[in-house]
Amino acid sequence: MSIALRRHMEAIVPLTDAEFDHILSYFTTKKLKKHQFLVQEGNEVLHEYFVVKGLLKASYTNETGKEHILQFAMEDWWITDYQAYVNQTKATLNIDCLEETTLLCFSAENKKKLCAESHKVEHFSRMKTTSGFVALQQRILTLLNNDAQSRYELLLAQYPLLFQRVPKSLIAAYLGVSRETLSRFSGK
Amino acid sequence: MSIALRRHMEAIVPLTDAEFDHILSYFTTKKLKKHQFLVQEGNEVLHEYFVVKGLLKASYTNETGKEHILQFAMEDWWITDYQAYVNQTKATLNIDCLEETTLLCFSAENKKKLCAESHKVEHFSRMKTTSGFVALQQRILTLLNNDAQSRYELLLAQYPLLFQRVPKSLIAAYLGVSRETLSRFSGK
DNA sequence: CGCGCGATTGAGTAATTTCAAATCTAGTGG
DNA sequence: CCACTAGATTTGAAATTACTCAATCGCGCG
Repeated sequence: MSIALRRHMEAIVPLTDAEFDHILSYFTTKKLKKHQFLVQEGNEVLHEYFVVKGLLKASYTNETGKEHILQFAMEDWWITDYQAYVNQTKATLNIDCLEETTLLCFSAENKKKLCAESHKVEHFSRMKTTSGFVALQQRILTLLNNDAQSRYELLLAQYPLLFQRVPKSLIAAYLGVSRETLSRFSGK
Repeated sequence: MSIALRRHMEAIVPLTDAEFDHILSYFTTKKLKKHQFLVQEGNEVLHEYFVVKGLLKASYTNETGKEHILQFAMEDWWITDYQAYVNQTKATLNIDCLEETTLLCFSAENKKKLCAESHKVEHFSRMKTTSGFVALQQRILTLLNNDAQSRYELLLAQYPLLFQRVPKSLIAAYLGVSRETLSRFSGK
């Protein structure tokens, strides 16, 4: 079950069995059903989560009730309200399950300890964050440079699997388009 | 001159004189005049840059010639084409100076070495990247949630100093708005 | 004085949203 | 197996927002 995490980490840093067991001891497991919330607006965010199985979304809902999706997370992805997790502030995002989900939970405190005691883990974390950073820059450029339709097509090309697991209305909320508009060009 | 870098790093990790001197030995200095390019589309991106003095912009120009600004960087900020720098691919961005600029240059190779040999530097790097990551998520939410005018007002509130150093047309290119549209509500 | 860049203004156009209604679909209970 | 319901998707039409193109304005500098 935690073999997924090991594979995920070993793609960046090699680990001995003992090292991995030690790392794993800093994680706890959590299972959630579809529609359950992992993080709710206004609450503290103590953990970062690694998705072993399932699918979630992190979203912001504004005063007018409109929901914008900041990220999806499926197997081998990490998710949390990073703003709140990093700065130890209250969540502004909601994170909930689109499917039954199994997670490995990494508390900010444990992450800090483990990164301090293990250069390998710190390195792994830096690498992961760096690729996340690059991906976010890419997404910003896509938002700035492309109209709704080409954003849709780019996402479809990049994550075809996502479209089989997520309703189109949520894809729209991720792309920053109304579901009606998205519907109009998903047909072509 | 490099005292700026030291202050910048010591805000996250304490350093002895010897440690800092060692770190600094991995950097080189570069000075550029206004309008000079630091990175050009199609070239290799060997360095990441710390801004000692000055102001730059990193932007993407699409086929139709429209320019979108991914980031500005002024004193104490880092800048490069991260996508290209991290993945060792050709630049898709252009980075040029809006003012006469002094930089400290950190090659990918040196960064790798230094992070490997110094847990402190690796930690510093992770922290910096993490806060950058959070800031980018925030920007994405702003792009998704706010119309042009409120993006303008938010930026003005967050970086008032930027507006004194950067022409409005570039602010527009950063916000993803035409300069005409921005002009229409900058008056109120 | 006049050039040149940046900013503004106006008018028409294109893209997207909103609101409303009609369809379609998957899962549930009888 | 079928009818029914809730959620998801599609479609239409009007309203909005922002864009483009073009012209004008303002100002600092040689």
